[in-house]
Amino acid sequence: MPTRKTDRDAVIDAALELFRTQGYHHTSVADIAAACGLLKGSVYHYFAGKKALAMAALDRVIADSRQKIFGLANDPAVPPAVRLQNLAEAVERFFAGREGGCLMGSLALEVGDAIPEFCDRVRLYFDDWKAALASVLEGRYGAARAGELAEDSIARAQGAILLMEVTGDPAVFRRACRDTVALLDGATETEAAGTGRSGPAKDTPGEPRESWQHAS
Amino acid sequence: MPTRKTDRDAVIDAALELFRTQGYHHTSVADIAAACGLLKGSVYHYFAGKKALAMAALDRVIADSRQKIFGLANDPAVPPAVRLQNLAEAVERFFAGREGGCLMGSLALEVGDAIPEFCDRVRLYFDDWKAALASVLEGRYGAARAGELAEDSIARAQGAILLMEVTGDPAVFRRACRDTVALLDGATETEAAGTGRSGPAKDTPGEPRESWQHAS
DNA sequence: GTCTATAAGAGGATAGAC
DNA sequence: GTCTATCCTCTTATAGAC
Repeated sequence: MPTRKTDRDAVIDAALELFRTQGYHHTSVADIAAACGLLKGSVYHYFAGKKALAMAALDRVIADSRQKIFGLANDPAVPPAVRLQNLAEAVERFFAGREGGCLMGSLALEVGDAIPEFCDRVRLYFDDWKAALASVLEGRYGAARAGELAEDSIARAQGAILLMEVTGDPAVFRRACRDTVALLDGATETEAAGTGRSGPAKDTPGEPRESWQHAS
Repeated sequence: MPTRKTDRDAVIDAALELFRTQGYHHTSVADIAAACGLLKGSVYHYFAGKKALAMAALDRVIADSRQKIFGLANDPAVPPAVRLQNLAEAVERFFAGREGGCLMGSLALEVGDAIPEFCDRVRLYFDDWKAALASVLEGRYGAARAGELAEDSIARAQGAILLMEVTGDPAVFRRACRDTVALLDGATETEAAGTGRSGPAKDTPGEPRESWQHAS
């Protein structure tokens, strides 16, 4: 079993859970230590400080999400509609009932742009998400419109996760996931244009921006 | 001018701005005091403590939103489609380019359910928002479906505000507002079903929940 | 690798001078 | 109504014993 959890991983686990449910600033190193059976002094054996620990945690979220969720959009042996469904179901399983919602989303709102290293990782995460969705949508919608629909779908999912936190009712989020899958349901090109517009969409094409990533 | 700002209001103004951009826990009383030209000891002349200040601030957000934004959905002299457009435009003006996004949304994710008084106010705010949207939608969609569409629209707006924070690009949010207006664009009942599904929607009616408010 | 002890500072809150 | 001074707690971080 090469996947044996090291103590360092246990600290990251505890940190992720607490950051998600209590926020970054309101979680102390002592909290994290206690959650994995250590005293706060011991945490500094593994990490240079709270910020370094958080960055390691974010890096693991990014890696895990790529492997277990967003990667589902990449299997070339599976038709796009099924890849989209697999992706949406994975997202739904991951976030439904998850106390604290999406760490990346919560962190984006909590720290704003005060900690650039966090911003970069949050952007990377959402960029991965967008790329995954766009890759299965662009066959039907074209790159530019697929990118927009991907953003819209992520926005709806994030907002639904937020509302789920507020109301305790997962129905909003389930509808968001189902409507995302429905983007590839119909047969014709224009009819399934999911998030609102009917008709061929006289939206300004603008720059066909494929990525948000513009940081170093 | 009866709308002359009192000093107390100035403290609330500063607190709202800082809570929104820096988060609740990461904003100190000294920060708030400095932002309105006081020292931190003086803030306690107006408020019993940081938490009481925050609650007064949230109450003002709720009152202001009712009056200036959600209230636009209530004018009986205006047809529903126009009321929806006014509402969506007010939402767009209020949040577009607003650093820190939506305080209520950010607060919901930051504090989770740790501070019940905050939760109640956040729920109240989103309940107002939902009621406003549902009131203009129920003529066409019926109460139950109008409530769902209202939730979906709020989710999309909140998520778009979040993404706007991450990417700096307001396009996601503008699309969200436009698609909300489009919910009352078409003439027939089924064709304009905005947030995804095409067709008559075989969704389970479930409980026609009108409100999320279930706290005391 | 985990502990104790401690430094150094930030943050919430109070008391009292002016 | 604002300031200064102070108290107390929590938090980050380091040093060194075991």
